[in-house]
Amino acid sequence: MPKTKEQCEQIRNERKLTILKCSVELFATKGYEAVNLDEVTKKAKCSHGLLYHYYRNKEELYEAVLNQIIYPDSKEVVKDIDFNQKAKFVVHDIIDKCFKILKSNNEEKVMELYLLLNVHLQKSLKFIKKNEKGHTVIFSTMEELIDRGKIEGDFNDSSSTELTIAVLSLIKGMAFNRINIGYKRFVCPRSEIVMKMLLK
Amino acid sequence: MPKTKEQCEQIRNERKLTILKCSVELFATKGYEAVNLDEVTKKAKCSHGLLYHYYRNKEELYEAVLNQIIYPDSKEVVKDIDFNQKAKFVVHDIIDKCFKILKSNNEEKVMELYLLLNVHLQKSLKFIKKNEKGHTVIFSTMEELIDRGKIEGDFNDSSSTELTIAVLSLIKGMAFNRINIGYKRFVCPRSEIVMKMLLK
Amino acid sequence: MPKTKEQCEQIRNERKLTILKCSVELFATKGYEAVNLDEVTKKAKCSHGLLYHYYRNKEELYEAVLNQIIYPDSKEVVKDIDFNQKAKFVVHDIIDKCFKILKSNNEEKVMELYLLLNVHLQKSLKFIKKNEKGHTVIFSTMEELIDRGKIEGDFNDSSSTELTIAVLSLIKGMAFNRINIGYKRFVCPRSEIVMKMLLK
Amino acid sequence: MPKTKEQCEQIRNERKLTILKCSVELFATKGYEAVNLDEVTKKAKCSHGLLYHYYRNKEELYEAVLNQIIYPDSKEVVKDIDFNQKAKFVVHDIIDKCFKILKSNNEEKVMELYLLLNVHLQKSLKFIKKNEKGHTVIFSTMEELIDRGKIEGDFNDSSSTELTIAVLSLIKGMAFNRINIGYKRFVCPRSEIVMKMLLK
DNA sequence: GATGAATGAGGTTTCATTCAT
DNA sequence: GATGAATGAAACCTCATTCAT
Repeated sequence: MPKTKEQCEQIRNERKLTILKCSVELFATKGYEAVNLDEVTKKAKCSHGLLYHYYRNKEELYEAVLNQIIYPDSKEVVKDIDFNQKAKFVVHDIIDKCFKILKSNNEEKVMELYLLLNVHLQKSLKFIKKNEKGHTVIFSTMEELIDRGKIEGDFNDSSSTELTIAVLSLIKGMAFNRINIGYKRFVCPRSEIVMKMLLK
Repeated sequence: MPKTKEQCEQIRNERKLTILKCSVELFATKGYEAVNLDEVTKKAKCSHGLLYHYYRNKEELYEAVLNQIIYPDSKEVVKDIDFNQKAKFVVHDIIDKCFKILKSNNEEKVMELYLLLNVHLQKSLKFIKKNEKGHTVIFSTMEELIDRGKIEGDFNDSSSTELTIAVLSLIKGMAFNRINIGYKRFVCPRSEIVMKMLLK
Repeated sequence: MPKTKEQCEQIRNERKLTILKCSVELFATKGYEAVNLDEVTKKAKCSHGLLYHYYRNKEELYEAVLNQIIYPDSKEVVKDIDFNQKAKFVVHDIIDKCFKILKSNNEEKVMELYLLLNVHLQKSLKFIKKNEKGHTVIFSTMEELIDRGKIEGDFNDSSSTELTIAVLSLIKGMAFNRINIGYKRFVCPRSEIVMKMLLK
Repeated sequence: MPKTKEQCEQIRNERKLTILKCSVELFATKGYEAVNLDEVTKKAKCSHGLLYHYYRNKEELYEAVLNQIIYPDSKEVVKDIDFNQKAKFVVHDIIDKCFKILKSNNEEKVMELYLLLNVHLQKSLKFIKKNEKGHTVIFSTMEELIDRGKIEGDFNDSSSTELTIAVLSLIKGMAFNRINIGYKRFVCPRSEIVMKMLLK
């Protein structure tokens, strides 16, 4: 008697997720090229064959990491935030949320945020170009909020694009530091400092 | 007529420099592991043999890139700046200098700045750890300036480390964007926006 | 109500035959080594497990293809032919039968004829050597007929072996073309042309 | 002092040719897929690296085998033949030349003739389609000769295409036998038998 | 009977590095 | 100083085969 479809489906999904989760940190810290699939299979405790049973090749695995872990997370960053507040509070909350993740010792979340912010930097991978959702979501969200903040009279009148870039670049740079320096030595500015760039 | 010692020396140095310059962009954009020495030799129009004649291996080449191109540049960034002004003007000038490089179409300088800011991120290379001069120079310079700015009564009293991190992270993030987006589409905030984080 | 033994037996045989039929074309066009059992299971819409339930391994599957499809077919080619005619008519009918198959769009039959004629060419498989029945049946049949044709005074007195080889090689070559060129573009000489080699 | 360009060129060409020659027989007897590059490197006494230094991948190696060994040979088959004779003598000479090669114990030449006649059968390789020169050269040469033979009043009036196919298929089939059966057991009909298909 | 997840040996390919000239 | 042929370890990837259910 064969396994039921549900059982198969479940095993399949669990294993695929395990492999995915095990590769996130590696891709984030080492970069696509430097990742060795041997490390992945060892971490995920599976054979090469299984990895290739689920993902056609290294690229497809990376794509899956982005599409199933990183991009979905881009929504999670703003999930708990109340968008009905004034824009300045929303922006503050987003920055704060990011910094909280970076200051936490939840390496997984840190990696995901990092990769989310930097996905588009992997120049050699063609398929990423089409896939800048990660960037887009967070970028356009931020830009719209800054526009709203201006209308609400809280933000200064520098170009919204410039301000968006400034804020996101700063977070991006912080994420770099966090990854590299590690949990213990990481120091993070208060979000109020960042807000100063925006406020009148 | 055989070449004089000086001529030899000169040829030698020119060739070495060519190789070095050709590898900067590759290391910067692709990361250490993803760089293929074949590309380097092709760009530098030299043979594998010659590359290995000058540099013992890939690591040593990268080290040379850092020590001879990147780190020296970290001084160049602050070279033309008048440190006798009030700190707030010095800081402004440094940020401005960085942004000017990023906005220029001098890819070489852009790469160098980028690498300078991110050298320490190549986790897998042991020798980098000991060699955070790049970071140190620019970091400690900035921190000292911010301290001075506070004394001079211009900067707010947030922690200097926090402020330093904020400013440098922002520039770092900008450099990323520049590298990835390219000269034409790159947008850069005015340095005044960044200064707001520091000023009272 | 459980299945009766006969039903089981029937299902079993049907499944086995399906698998066999699905592999014939693959083995014929691609050659033993190039066949991928994944393709077979996909074509036969069965699992890997089932395939291995019926056939111990790839070699055994190939052996079954030969013994159950190809070799039996070697008899079928001469099945409807009236061996009581004069030898020259029998030979003509056999050639004609082969050409008819090749000119038809019955890919299955074409493949079988092709494989029948070329089984022995798969050098790397040890077990085939012992198994040249396919060759033997058709070869010895043809040789005997040509001998008879000589006695009947219709065929010229070239060596029978030579003539047999000539005729069969020609058909073999035709089958190759047919496989490769496909139904539409395939052109086949009339059997009368081939007969000229034999006739006085 | 580096090797001179000529030396390099020579070494290069020799090594490339060695590798090529060593792969011809393997590709011919086993088929593209079944060839293991390990065998090739062992036969050619070189490392994997060198093989890939000269040929980008397995396909390119096979392509080179065809373009540099097999196709050029298609001209060699007809090289020594006097095309100024009557067509029937030319055709006879060509068939004879082929049979001579097949009957010889020059395995290399046999392989080349075999591959020449069957190149287009490797269905899975895309690039072969465009490259049927081998086929074309020999095919169109033969067809033109048969046309001429008709005009000269020697050949019967069956369609030239049909006759060409018949003759070449026969040779093709013979080559198969030769490859498989080996030098000693190989029996070949006299070319006169084949000529009967063509003559009035 | 039947499934497809899982394995791992072995194939193809890459690339830092060496070395004769 | 300079070349590029040559190496081989290690990467990526395939596929026949096994096995728990």
